[in-house]
Amino acid sequence: MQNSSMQALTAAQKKAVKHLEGPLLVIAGPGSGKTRVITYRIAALIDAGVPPYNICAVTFTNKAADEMAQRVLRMGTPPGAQISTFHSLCVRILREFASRADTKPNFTIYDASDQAVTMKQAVKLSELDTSNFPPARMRDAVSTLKSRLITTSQFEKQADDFFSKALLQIYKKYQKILAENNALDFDDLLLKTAFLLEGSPDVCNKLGNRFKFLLIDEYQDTNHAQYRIAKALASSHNNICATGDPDQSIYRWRGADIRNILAFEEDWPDAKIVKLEKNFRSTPNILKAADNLISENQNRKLKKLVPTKPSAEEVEITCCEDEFEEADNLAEKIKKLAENGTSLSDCAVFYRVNSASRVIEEALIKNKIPYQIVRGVEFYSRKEIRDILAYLKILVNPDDQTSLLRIINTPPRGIGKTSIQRIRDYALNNNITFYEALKKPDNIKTLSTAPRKKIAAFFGMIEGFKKNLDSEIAPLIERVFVESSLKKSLQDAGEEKIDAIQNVEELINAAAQYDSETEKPSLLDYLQQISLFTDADSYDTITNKVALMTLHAAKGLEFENVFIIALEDGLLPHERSSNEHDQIEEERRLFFVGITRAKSLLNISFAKYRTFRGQLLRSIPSPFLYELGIDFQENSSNLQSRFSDTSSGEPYYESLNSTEQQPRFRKGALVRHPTFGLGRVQQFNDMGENSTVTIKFNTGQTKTLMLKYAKLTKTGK
DNA sequence: CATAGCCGCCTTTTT
DNA sequence: GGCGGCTATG
Repeated sequence: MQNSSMQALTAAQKKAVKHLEGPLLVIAGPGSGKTRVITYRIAALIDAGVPPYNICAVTFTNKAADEMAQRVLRMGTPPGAQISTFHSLCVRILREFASRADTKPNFTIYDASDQAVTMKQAVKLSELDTSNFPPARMRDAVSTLKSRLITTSQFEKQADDFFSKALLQIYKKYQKILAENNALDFDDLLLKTAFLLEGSPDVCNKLGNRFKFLLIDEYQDTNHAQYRIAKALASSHNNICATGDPDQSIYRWRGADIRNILAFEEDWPDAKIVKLEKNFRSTPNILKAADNLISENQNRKLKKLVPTKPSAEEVEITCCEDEFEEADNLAEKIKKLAENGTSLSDCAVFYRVNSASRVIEEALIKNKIPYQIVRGVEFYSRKEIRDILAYLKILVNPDDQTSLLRIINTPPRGIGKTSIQRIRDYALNNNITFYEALKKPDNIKTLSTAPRKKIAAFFGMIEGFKKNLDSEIAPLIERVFVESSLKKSLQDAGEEKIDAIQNVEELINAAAQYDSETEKPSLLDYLQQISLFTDADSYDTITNKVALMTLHAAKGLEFENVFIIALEDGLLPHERSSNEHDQIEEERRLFFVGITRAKSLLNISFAKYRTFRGQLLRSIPSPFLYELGIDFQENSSNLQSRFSDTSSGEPYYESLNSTEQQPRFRKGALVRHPTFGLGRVQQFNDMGENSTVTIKFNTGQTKTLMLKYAKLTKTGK
């Protein structure tokens, strides 16, 4: 690397870049250039004579990996370094060492929705009720176990209560189904890799020798499985460099273990620690607000945020009547920015829940402001996309029954439920797979002639697709789309399915891109890559559009102008995270992450009323707003419009009581009902004299009552 | 076997 | 307010 390019770095950054060998931990606040340090380190290593293929950098998202790879190239370094997420790295390792990892290389990767389908089967097979054991919750429970590398046999030892025992059965069945389908879920990718590395010293050595330098970004959000993989990979050479910021840990709910970063020095006793505290991103006002907020977290190590930018505009907190006014306000402000020459790609809107985007979208459309939503897996979870992908998946992995069952009668081709059950029974009795049973439908005596013919035709079609799986993907998808009649069925459905057709066309375009970028395109590789892909990865930073995303998706990004909306109690912090102190702290970190994305302009807004599940509800400003050290008005200009309301000055909820005859009840308030007794308010629906209140009574029952008839009295204070 | 319509369920964040 | 699943009907 040229010295001139090193001059772009601060002294602390240089220190981190230059320390090439041995364990290194970079603790760095937001906007301090930690990703930059990793990028420069890769270049510096190559500069020092390390072959690129000896370098393995792990990022948090595919998008981050892409950007890092490009930056390294732009620094004039030769390509060849492994730069990817943990999951992609694991796919690569598992495919190479499949036999040693007790898998086949052509495994299908199951995403959250496939997992839910599989889990449902597992619950049923365990002869348990899906209402007592909701598949989604069971999926999360199993996922948590797996991310901690707790196998069924290990869990067996600690499962002593009723629920755990049931969970164990479900877990076992779930794994069995996955194995039968030759499928791995996200957690398996990590778990299998971790056990492969720990259980096969020769494989571990081989990989340790290949990846002589391991660099991990966003280390605070690694889970236990990832931690064990990292440890195994670096065990032979100790060349591990991790960067992270405990204050930006926002994935605890997904198994991220903050202890990984806190205990780095114990794991690697001779670790060198570098702290980066200078912030090159945000103005002092923004940093002050961020610092005030995060200081409220008790469970944290003190860290400074030292501004380097000159002072500029104040952080603004806007109070709105409802979500529509909030959206209009926002659109108006962005419009003004654009008129003053700001590029729309410099503007971003963050929210806690995806559903908050809709109203914003509508306002932006109304004001003709182009935008893009950076959403999790929206695109790949569309029905038509999943259908096409299911066709493709069974081409490389015929054991994937989940995909096969999805499309055997999609579009309808006369192979109904009864026929499918008969095929299943036949396969089971003859100890063959479902797909094998389709080969000779005439052998399935329980089937009548019509379905037999249809099955034969279906089987022939699938086999026909199987020619040339190691060539370009785009033409294959096109062929599948047409020959499966999916295209025709969408066309016949008319107007409302036009989007669906366009989505498939978009998929074909993306596949063409893959074809042109990949040296040796293969369907297997394409599918395994795409399974780890999210919409956020295709987020385009160049186009002149406002970016809309969740606070989680905002991690790692930065924008000149940031709008954070819906700062209301129950939304941020989210009500599902309001029970434990730890959860509240994570919500606070989430807000912190959002704030620190802003370079110069930060606008935070909340609404006094918000429609929630179809009902207009009164909302309370987020407690976090009071922690920023910024004065704000709880009134908006046209406050009196729809509801007679607050006189300012008093705390919010109390002022509600004073103006109307009807008493109002805050969520969580303790009340007494003449017949049901004591209970706690779960929800208060403010509809004037028709207000209703939902109360969970101590008897266990939950009731929604009309306020004017229910003779409620407040207890306590 | 396919479809329409109804009911009840859930609804945080995502690699 | 949206979706999956179930049921009744053609």
